[in-house]
Amino acid sequence: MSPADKTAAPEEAREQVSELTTGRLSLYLRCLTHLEASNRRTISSQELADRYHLNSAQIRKDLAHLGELGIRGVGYDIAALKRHLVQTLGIDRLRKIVIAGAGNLGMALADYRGLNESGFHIVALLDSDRSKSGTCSRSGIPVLDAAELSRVVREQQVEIGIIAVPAESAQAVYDSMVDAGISAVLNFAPARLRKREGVKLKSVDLRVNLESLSFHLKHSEESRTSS
Amino acid sequence: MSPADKTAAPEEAREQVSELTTGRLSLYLRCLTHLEASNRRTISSQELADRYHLNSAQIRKDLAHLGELGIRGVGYDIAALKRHLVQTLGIDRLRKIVIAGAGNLGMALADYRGLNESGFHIVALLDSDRSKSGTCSRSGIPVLDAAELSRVVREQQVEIGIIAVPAESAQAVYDSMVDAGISAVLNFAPARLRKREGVKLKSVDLRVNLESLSFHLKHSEESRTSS
DNA sequence: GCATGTGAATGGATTCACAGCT
DNA sequence: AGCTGTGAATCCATTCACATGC
Repeated sequence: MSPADKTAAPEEAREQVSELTTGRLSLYLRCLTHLEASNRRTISSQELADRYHLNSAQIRKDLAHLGELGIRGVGYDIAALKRHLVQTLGIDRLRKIVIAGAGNLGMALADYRGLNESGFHIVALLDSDRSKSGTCSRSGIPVLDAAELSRVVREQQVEIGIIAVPAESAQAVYDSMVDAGISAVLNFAPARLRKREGVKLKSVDLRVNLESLSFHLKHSEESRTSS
Repeated sequence: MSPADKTAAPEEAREQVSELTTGRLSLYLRCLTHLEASNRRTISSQELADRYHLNSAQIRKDLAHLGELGIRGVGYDIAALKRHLVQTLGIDRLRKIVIAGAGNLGMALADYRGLNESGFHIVALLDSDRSKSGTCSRSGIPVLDAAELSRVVREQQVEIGIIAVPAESAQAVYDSMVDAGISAVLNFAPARLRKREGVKLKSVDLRVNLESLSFHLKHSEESRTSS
């Protein structure tokens, strides 16, 4: 076990948690936030599952990663559980973000409330098009020259980079983000990036998503035809 | 192979293909399109894997779903494979799209080249804010009143809906899309939607993605601390 | 009695490794 | 020889089902 632990140490949840699990934890957090509005104090895994079309055993297993938070015969304390989720997900302090690419998508992301809410703060947009430097997004996020990246990251301690540039420049942007000291990247460019050690990379690919839908359309089409 | 070939029945690949697999098929298609630029005729699963950091066995397994397309000792014919992928993914004909929500995100998506490229066509944006009706996105996609949804879907045979409205209205928009006859939906709202029979639903949740990154940051932080 | 936490069972997806074709 | 297509092996995720504690 961990070097200096006593008790059942809430802090040292050092085991492996998969991507899929963290996604669900994030989801539970949102559900609890809804639930908090109604003035419930506790909720059972069963009720959570029913309300949000999930599986109660999976909820319990996921939540077990955070420690023994439930009370047998009762359920989970909503406020306490929320606190633990916030802490486990690491949004108990502000994480700063820069967005590379001040095109349509970059601008839309910069102004998207929900990215600029609790836990995250978008510090700047960066663009290699000099004519954009000095402008602002609608909500007031400044657009800087791409060359400013490493300065901004250093001075403001930015941890997360979002890539919203065309596919051709995505790899170069990714590399310069990593060099600047960013350690987690969310990529919207339709490109397969070469990852670098110790830097988390997640990609969201619109085209791939649409093509999956198309596949489904084609195939339900065909089953209808043959009936 | 000839353009109109029969032999091993390309059409009736009726087996189950998972979401994960279709995602990869879409990816292979993109890789092949790159590759086609250099004037290669064939490629082996091994080389594809090396170039794009994939696993060659998985590539072969995925491609086997499309029929026996490879040539032992040689590899796959790039152009032929591409044709098959296009067909399997169902983008061998145009699929029409509407976007609900003409805010920042909806507008950005409407103008995103790559969604408006081969295989897809965005027909309109819809918004319940009457003052937006009659305007256009930068690239010329018209904004219509939300009430027009079912007319547009019917008249233009729209198959795909994209949800880019706030979480509160996402379920209502989803339902009205389904009622209007749309059979595949890509949801960007941070809401857990109640699915309806026979309608494919994919969700892209920015917040969940960011929180996953945050989780990773928190945890690499801690491992560095304890060293 | 009720609901958690968890070992065991199941179900998928990925990877290995090789027989078989060119 | 080289590379595909695929059963077998492995790995990972989900679900079941129940002993355990409130």
